[in-house]
Amino acid sequence: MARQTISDSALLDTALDLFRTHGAEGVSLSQLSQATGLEKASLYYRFPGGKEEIILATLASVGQWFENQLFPALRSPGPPRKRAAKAAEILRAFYQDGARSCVTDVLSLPGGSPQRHQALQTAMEAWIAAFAALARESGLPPAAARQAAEEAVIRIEGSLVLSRVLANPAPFHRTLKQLPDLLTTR
Amino acid sequence: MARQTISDSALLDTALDLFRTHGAEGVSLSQLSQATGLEKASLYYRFPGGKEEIILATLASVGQWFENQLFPALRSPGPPRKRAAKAAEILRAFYQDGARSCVTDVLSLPGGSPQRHQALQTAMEAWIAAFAALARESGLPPAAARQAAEEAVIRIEGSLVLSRVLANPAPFHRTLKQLPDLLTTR
DNA sequence: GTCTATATTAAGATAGAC
DNA sequence: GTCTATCTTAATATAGAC
Repeated sequence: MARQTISDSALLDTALDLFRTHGAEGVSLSQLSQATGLEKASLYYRFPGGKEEIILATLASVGQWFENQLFPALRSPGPPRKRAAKAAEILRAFYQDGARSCVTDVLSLPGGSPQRHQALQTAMEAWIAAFAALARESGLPPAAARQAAEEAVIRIEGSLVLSRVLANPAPFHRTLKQLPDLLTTR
Repeated sequence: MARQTISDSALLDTALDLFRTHGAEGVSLSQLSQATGLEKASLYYRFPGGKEEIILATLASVGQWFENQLFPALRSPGPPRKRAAKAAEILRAFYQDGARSCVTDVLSLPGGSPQRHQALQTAMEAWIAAFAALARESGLPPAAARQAAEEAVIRIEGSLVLSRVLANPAPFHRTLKQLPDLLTTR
């Protein structure tokens, strides 16, 4: 095959799509090779730890995306309800109107590696903390803000499952619409 | 190895545990063989379609469990709030206080077979319908009852994800405690 | 109805050329 | 830094004895 190359960022985006569709164990290095255009040996050169290292890099990349795209919208100036609505818009795009699964859900099975769990837990805590910060700004006391943030994540994750299983984006869309009410005092 | 046998029911319970822990693609026939005590050839004798047939049989078995354990509790005589609380208790046991994943979540990845999706969608619809029937009985109009039922499933699924990722049963327990309020008019 | 044994294919992983 | 080629192991699947 002709020489190929691909940026880390594009490679991990491709990997993310595969993992969200088939799960961690459902994706082989051959699939990753075909989807990225890189031979398996090249993947090992860039990720000596093989598939597990690609999974961890994919998780780190998603974590960065949240840090760079979602969290700034939550922290931006402006009324908290507007910011929550903006966050909902960003999440709608990231999950493609509920058609894509949450990688945190998909990669968090109990059988996964401890490192995977650690990365997912850290990412989830950051997400909840960002939601909770907004809720506190809007006037909720810390404990209530934390609980509202958890509740919001619960509903987003659950609605993604329901929309996927029912093949119907409505539950996910409805949940996103509730987000400002969930995260702010009216 | 000495001759072994195992009932279909016990075999599928074992398979369920494996699938919930590792996902569909994360479980091999060798693992199923070891966990059930049956050689691979025997598994093929009982499930000629191989792993995919075992997955579908496992889903059917879970569906039966819901029909036989959860739905009767929702339909039993007595006040709707009591029935919702009883259902919460049954779900708490089924998901082992949030330590076990939902098989509907785990097996519903987009990469799965159409038959798998069909079975999961049917099971999910039955679950929502059973919740919605209780909500209607408690006085909610049909559309609101259906939405409350979907909302309840969303929160159960989402809280299972959160409890798994955070390694903390609190979100799942809190969600189950909300179930009577979610499914009935106060 | 379960077993042993084996065939076939695909997976993860590495060596060495360019 | 990517390639071709190959190794080793494990997966799915089947044949045939008991």
